[in-house]
Amino acid sequence: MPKGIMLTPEQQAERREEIVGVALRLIEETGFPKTSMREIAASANMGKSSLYDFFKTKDEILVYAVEKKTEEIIQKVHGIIAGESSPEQRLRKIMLNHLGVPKRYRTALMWLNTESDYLEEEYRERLRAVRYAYQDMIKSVIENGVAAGVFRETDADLMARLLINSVLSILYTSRPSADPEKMLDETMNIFLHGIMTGRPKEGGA
Amino acid sequence: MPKGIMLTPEQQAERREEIVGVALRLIEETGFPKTSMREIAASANMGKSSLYDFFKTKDEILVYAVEKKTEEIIQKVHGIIAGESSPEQRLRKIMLNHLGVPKRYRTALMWLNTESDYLEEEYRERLRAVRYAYQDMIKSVIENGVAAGVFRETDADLMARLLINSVLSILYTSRPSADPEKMLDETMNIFLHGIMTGRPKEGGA
DNA sequence: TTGACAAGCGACCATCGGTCGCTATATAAT
DNA sequence: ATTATATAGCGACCGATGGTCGCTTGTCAA
Repeated sequence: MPKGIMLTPEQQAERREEIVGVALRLIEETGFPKTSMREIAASANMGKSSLYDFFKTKDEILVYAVEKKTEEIIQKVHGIIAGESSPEQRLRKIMLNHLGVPKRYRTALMWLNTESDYLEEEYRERLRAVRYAYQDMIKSVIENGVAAGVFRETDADLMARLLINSVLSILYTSRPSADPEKMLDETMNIFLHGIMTGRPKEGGA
Repeated sequence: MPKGIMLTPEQQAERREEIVGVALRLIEETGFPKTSMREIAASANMGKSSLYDFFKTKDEILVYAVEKKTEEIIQKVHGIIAGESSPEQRLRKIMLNHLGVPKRYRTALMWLNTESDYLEEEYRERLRAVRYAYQDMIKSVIENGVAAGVFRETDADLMARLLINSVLSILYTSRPSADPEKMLDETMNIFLHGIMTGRPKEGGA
């Protein structure tokens, strides 16, 4: 608030978080394209140009928010992997953790998932980094499971992508068929055991 | 092209298709937000305002394109269901058919998947209609499979959503782990049989 | 030849993301 | 106490955007 004094790094960080919080709320209500920097500024009780002292562009607000949240998720996943040795339970817990991202991130996550290819190089790179870090952790869990004979041979990278995407689609759906935990549980059952009653035939399709 | 004469409905439709084609190409190259109506008009060799004689808004171009394509897909799915009685093969063929949507629709489909909640009511409704028509067909196939004892009891609606979403994510990924048909085949194996080597335990997680 | 009508477009509008330079204030130096 | 310096914050402005409106240009019917 005060003019003339320098903001401490802590104050800077606090203001950034405040802006991100306000922005995520507006974006979930209205959608990213329809949420203007003017609105965000007004809701954060500052002039529009002041926003640009904290974030270089509108896109960066989203990128920053998702980057931070993904880093948080990655940290928790490290804990999960360390504390759980069953590949199945690892996957289930990782996905349950993912499901726990606050609702206000829903639209932001979907937006970046869709638009990341068209962002500026810097943002693409930042998102790519955290996303692949996360995806590769899941991939490793799967590969370990395969090595241990708990999972069959499969495309671990594809599997990881499908899992992440499925959680996202559970979070985002406007027509849930059950509550999120139930849907996730059934989703994991499907991914782990499939929906067929019989044994798979040799050779697949 | 000619001024002063009335366009026949066929000509109108032809012009619309031309605009859609041009728009989809630009949108896949540049992304939807960064593709301007001015660019689309220029690429379609017409003045910007003439675009608005064929489509009410920029959004409507996308909605129209996806609506039409989804209707096409639905028609083909009717044929697949009629010509194939095995629930497993029905699902595999439906998804393979879905995978066949031309690449230029990729970005459009993703965009609408992300943004549909924030579109104008009319567009939301149009998209909802075709999307649920498609989703419900898949749901029925699954439910029939369950009734026939080929599939176990499951949340058919969730399963249908996951399948559709997974195909979309195969189409859209910027880092494919194999060619699309291979990825789809493995995806279907996962959904049908899971990745676990052992039998599922009673009670799940 | 003329009247009616529609295709097509140029000019305009509010709003957008983003920039720039001014103002106001708190500290540091004298 | 006064001045110089540095910076938080903002109002005014920019080019571009999606969308609108009324004019021009051409064709057909009378």
